[in-house]
Parts: sequence; structure tokens; C-alpha cells
Amino acid sequence: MNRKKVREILCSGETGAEVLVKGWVRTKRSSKNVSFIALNDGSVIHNLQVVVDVNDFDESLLRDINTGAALAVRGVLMPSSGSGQKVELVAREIELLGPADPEKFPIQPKKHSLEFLRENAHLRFRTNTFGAIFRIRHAMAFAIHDYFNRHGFYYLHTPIITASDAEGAGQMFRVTTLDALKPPLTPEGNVDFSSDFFGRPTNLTVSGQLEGELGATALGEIYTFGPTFRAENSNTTRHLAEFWMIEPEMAFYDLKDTMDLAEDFLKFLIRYALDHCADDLTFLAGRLREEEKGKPAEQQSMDLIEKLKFVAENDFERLTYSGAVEILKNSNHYKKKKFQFPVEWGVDLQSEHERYLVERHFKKPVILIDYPKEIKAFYMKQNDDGKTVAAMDVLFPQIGEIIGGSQREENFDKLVARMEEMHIPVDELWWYLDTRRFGTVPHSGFGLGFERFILFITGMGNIRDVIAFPRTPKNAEF
RNA sequence: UCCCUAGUAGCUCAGUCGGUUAGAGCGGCGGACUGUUAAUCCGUAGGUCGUAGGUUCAAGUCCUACCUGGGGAGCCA
Repeated sequence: MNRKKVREILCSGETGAEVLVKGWVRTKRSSKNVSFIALNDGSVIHNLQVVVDVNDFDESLLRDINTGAALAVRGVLMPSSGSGQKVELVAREIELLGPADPEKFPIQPKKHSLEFLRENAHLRFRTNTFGAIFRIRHAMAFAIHDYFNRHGFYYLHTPIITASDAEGAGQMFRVTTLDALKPPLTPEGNVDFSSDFFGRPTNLTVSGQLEGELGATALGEIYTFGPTFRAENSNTTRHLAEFWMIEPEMAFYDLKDTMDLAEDFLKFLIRYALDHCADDLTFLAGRLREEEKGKPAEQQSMDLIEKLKFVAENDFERLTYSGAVEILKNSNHYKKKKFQFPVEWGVDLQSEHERYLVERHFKKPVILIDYPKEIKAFYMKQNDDGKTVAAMDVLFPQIGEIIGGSQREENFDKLVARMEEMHIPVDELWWYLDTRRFGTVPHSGFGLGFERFILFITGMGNIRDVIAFPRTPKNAEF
């Protein structure tokens, strides 16, 4: 018999047919003659109610049907006489595919703390919350490819292992096959990387951007979507050592084109989630409401779905770094000395400043551009004022910087001069500079932190809860 | 890495000023129950109080160090 997914059954709502369903038990409720099993197969957040006449089944079988057990149930779909659901499955045959010892299975039909579930990350998919998160995560990954494909971008697979450590994006993970205890040494006593696998030191990538630019200056528009690694000792709700990043890179785009793309892209993704993940979003919105019940009214955030609609329907605020500094300096917050860190032109904005702009001043996403060149990367286009670069950060409420991007410096001489100023090894990046030597063009790109975006969409507060198996300092379990 | 904070039953937590035998709800188990919705009701088992030292007649409670979790900061996506 054809197996049906719970999603299919609940969507169609048809009754009368005999079907086969397979899934995991969420709860079982029993009385003298009848048992109700809430069965979930991951296809939707909702469970299928299986009705069991206890007189028709072996007592020991029924005893083994506990939370967590896997079942195959054959039965007839009937209109439900209970109020919680329209359709239910009246069981004729039940096969216990895999029991779950109720004394040992950690996931109970009750509210668990996110910390506890994090320690049981291998089983947390079996909860409503994480089922919803990972279905949404999938939908967003799919929508990203969909968006770029529709807009003529090519998906470029940039390398995970890189020999360049010159990107200036922080600490990297070394990739080596050398014996960590007894590495071969040079006559001077240093580690001899010439006998390593690649004949030179190599690391895990911190960004696919530089290679992305090589693709964009031939294919026109490309994007990367892959894992990214930072060996920073960051312990926050917004950082991972291994995360996924989307990096589009576009030939012939200036900064304005890039802002337009970033805004349209984010809004498309949000609308996609609203259109395709309604059940899961509704659940997460309710979860969030529940979580915030205890908080004072002014600390409560907007309803999740309202927030998503608001961002999808309103223009992002665009202003320069200099303009932002002005606003901050003129704010009452500043005058009352409520900022912990100083606000001064030339100094990078702190989290508190970004949050003030986004959450209190504009109350919507903000795109900041034209940052002082001293606080930005070497490859960013130098503006005519000689002081700023054509950089762009998209700031979201709660999350902060969700996108960082820029127009790239396409002028060979200016780029090399800046690299030398910043002590970036020019000869190691000969291949990157070749794009400026041969047929150089204005071009731009940005990076979107996938997990940070999923945080925003799901309303979750900790980045470790939107990736299946988080990698953070001192944590590589599973 | 820095600052703050927490660690007591499978889970979530209470445990007063240091004082006798360590408490609850949920979950588990046993039973009851005419269709339940995280069912309900009755009963029951379950603890090296994070680890190691120290103070004290006496430590879950106070002190020190370490480990682990959480929050914030920095760095950034």
C-alpha cells in the first residue's frame, strides 16, 4: 500500500480511504477502551491523530508505544469526533518499527529549555520548535537559489580550502596532514610546510569573495552559498566557528545597484517564508509570544509575523556613516550620556549605536554606507573624498549586521597602494590583481550570514539554535 | 578573551540566618477512567546538591580554584 505523508493527509482532508502512515510518536493518551497516538513524520508541524481500539491490539504492543517510538500504521481516515483535528486515522494494523525506552528517551511531551535541547541536538529535530526551524531553514536555502537563478546569477562553488591567509577576516583554521606532535622542521627549526599535503600552509576559507570576484568578472553575476570558517574565540548568540554564507558578486554594479539588490533579495526571502512556511511561522510566533509573556511591555518585540510583513513591505532606511554619527550625536540618548562607548567620526560604530539607530531611531532596517576607509577592508572602492569607501552594511533589529558588502576597488594602482598601506601581501594575491590588470570593470558584492538571517525569520535568539550542529569554541559534539 | 550569572531527581525549579531524615510540578512506573488533545484522578520509585580543596561543632547554603552552561562586550556574517 502507498505510504502517505501526514502533510498530504491533513492538507486534503479527505476521509474514507485506507492509508499507510509512518512516523514517530509524540504523545499517547489512553483510557479504558481507546488510545490516541499523536504521530508526526516531519512533513508538517501538525500531528496525525491515530485512534486505537485497545481491544483489537496486543497489550504488549500498546505498552511499547511511547513518546519517541517509530510506528507504521495502516488504517482508515475518518472525520474526527474530537475538536482538535478534522481527520484522524482509525488503526487496523500497527507495526512497531523502533521502540524508545521511556525511561531513557530524553524528549518528553513538555516544554524543554533550549539549553537542554542544545545538549541533545541529535534528538531536538523531534520537537515542534526545531522541526519548524529546520523546515524554514530548508525553504530559505531553496528560495536563495530560486532568487538568484531567476535573476541570471550563476552558483559558483568557491574552494573550502585556501592557501591565502591574506583576506583579513580574522583567525583561520589550519588544514594540514602533518604530524601535530612531530612536524618536519626546516634547518632553522620552523615547521616545514613544503612537505605538507599542498606544499604550503593552507586554511579553511573565511570568505569566497576573492574567488567570487574572479567569476563575476567573466560570468557577470555569480553567488556562492557554502560553509565558512572563523577560528575566532567568539562566545555570543550571533557567532559560529562554522557557518553558511551567501556571497553574490556582480560585474557592472555600483553601490546603489548593490543596495537595491540586497533589499530586494531580503524582501523576496521574507515573502517566500510568509507564503510557504505559514504553519511553522505561526507556531514560532506563538512560542515567542509565550516566551515574552513575563517581560515588561516595552521590552516585548513585535509579533513575529507582523515583524516579517513590516520589513517586507517598507523601504529600508539608507544613510551614510557620517549621517549616522550626526544622528547619534544629536540624540537625547547621547546627550544623557547613555552610550557606553564614544561616538566619533572615524571610530567604528558599536553594537549599542547600531541598535539605537535601527531599534529606536528609525525602527526599521537600515543600510549604512560610505564608512571611513580606516575601519574597512582593503578591497573596498575608495570614494573621491579620500576619506571614505563605498561600503554598505545592512543592519537588522536584534541581529545587527546581517549583510556586509561594498563596491570593489577596480583601479589597479589604487588597490595596490591600499594593500601596501595595510600590509596585505601583494604578490600572494597576484591572481586577484589580474582581474584589475585585464579588463577591469566596476563591480560589487556582499555577504549575507545565513544563520543570522534564519534568526531573524524564526525569531530565535541564539544562533546555535538555527544550525543543526553548532560549532563554537569548546563545542564540536555530534 | 573580558565582565556578570547559574550548576540540587530524567526535565523545570524551590530550598529562609549555616542546624535534624532534601522539596514541588512535569516526566517514568502501577492503577482508575465512556473520545483524548502536553488528557484527568489516585498511588509509587527516583538525589555523590558540577568537581576538588578550605572555614566550621555542623555546609546544598560561606570562601578559593577549576569545569560546564547561559547572558552581555569585543571581533564579525
